[in-house]
Amino acid sequence: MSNIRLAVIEDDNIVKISLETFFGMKDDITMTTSCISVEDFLVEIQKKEATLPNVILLDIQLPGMTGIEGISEIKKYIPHCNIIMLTTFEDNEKIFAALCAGAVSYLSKQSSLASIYDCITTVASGGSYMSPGIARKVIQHFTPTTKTINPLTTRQQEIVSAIVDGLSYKMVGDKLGISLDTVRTHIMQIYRELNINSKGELIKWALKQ
Amino acid sequence: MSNIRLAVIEDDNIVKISLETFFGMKDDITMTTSCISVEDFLVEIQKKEATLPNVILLDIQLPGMTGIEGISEIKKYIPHCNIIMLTTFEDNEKIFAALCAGAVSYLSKQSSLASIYDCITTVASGGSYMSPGIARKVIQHFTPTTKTINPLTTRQQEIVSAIVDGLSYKMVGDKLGISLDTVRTHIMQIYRELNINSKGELIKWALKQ
DNA sequence: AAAAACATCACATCAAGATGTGAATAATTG
DNA sequence: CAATTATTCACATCTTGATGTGATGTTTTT
Repeated sequence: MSNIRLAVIEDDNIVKISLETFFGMKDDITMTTSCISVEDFLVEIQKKEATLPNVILLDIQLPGMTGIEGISEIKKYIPHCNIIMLTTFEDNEKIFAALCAGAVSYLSKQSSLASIYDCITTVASGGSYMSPGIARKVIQHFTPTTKTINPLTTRQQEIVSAIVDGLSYKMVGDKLGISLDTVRTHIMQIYRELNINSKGELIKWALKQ
Repeated sequence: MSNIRLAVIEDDNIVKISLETFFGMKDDITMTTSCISVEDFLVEIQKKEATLPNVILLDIQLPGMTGIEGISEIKKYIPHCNIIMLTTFEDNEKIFAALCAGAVSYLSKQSSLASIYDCITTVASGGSYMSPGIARKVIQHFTPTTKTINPLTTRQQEIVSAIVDGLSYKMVGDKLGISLDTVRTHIMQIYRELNINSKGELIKWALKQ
């Protein structure tokens, strides 16, 4: 069928050629473009004879624009393409930055050509694949292991909650049936414990909980 | 090595026996327990001669407690076990409920025994695997489709950003090279546009963006 | 070109928040 | 039992924030 039109953006020429060659030989894949930078790629796809890819293998570390920055640029021209990140980095920041920018898969460069191929066919048919280690990190993002037990006492929590709801100290006092000064004392105590010194930081802290 | 100790919790007897038999024959897997409900499983593992599993295949639809409820119960006794959800359902709610509860993988029941086996070895070695369709849904959770364009001008955004960073009006003015009064004017304008009237609400608004 | 929107600044006033010092009572913990 | 922690309150001071009124210059849009 060859309904997969693949582009490769990779600065390491050896890797690039290896990918090109391997996937160019697959019956179900048509290689459209192969570039060493996102900038080059953007030029290529704007030529009128260009065939737009529906799957892109994109390296993260690239000369010029990084792969992560590249995602949004590419999406401006090919909004529905499936971008697979191919990288040596497995640090959380990069993974989530890429996924948030719109990548659909994230593969370690250790992956075999066969599993990259699996990934390509998978994303072309609307699925997604991640390397095991990366999948684990993505999943851990959901598990609230961050059981940062709230170090505040019940009373302190009531006060913080009221503050976050937008009440002034005076209103908090009225609501909890205590004096303005007591509210202030509590707030000071809370600031000390959380190492902060303004209502703004308190609200940020509370919203992150 | 047989460092994988596997438990199966599945109410469909045919499926259960098929899993038991298939994985029981693998050299690297020791079957520890096989139950038709979470309740039964919890009784089993509390017998003193019981071997605790480090990987559990857990069905979602079960008599009594559901698999999702079961996750947290099981984790109380075996906190570090790797739970693989095995299910016919691919609806977002169940997927995220399971992942949030602490499942590390989520497989469709359509999966072949071979790929379930891959999954088991993958999670046992600290990775994770999801069926392609499920992986896609998980990933889509990261892409902010909610393009809530923020109605503020560039300057206003700079000011809000500085405020959220915890700067006082004076410090914002210094940072942006404008006077305290100018900052105030901007803030008032922002409050009008966002229909709010305090710094706290502004911070909440900004953090929701 | 006129209107609207954006960005800048000043002066004034009142409300609210931040911070220090000091202290009393009740409950909890070592 | 003694020490600590949680909760309460008061007084004082200074900084910051909220809000109004008024004004000037620059873009951008109509």
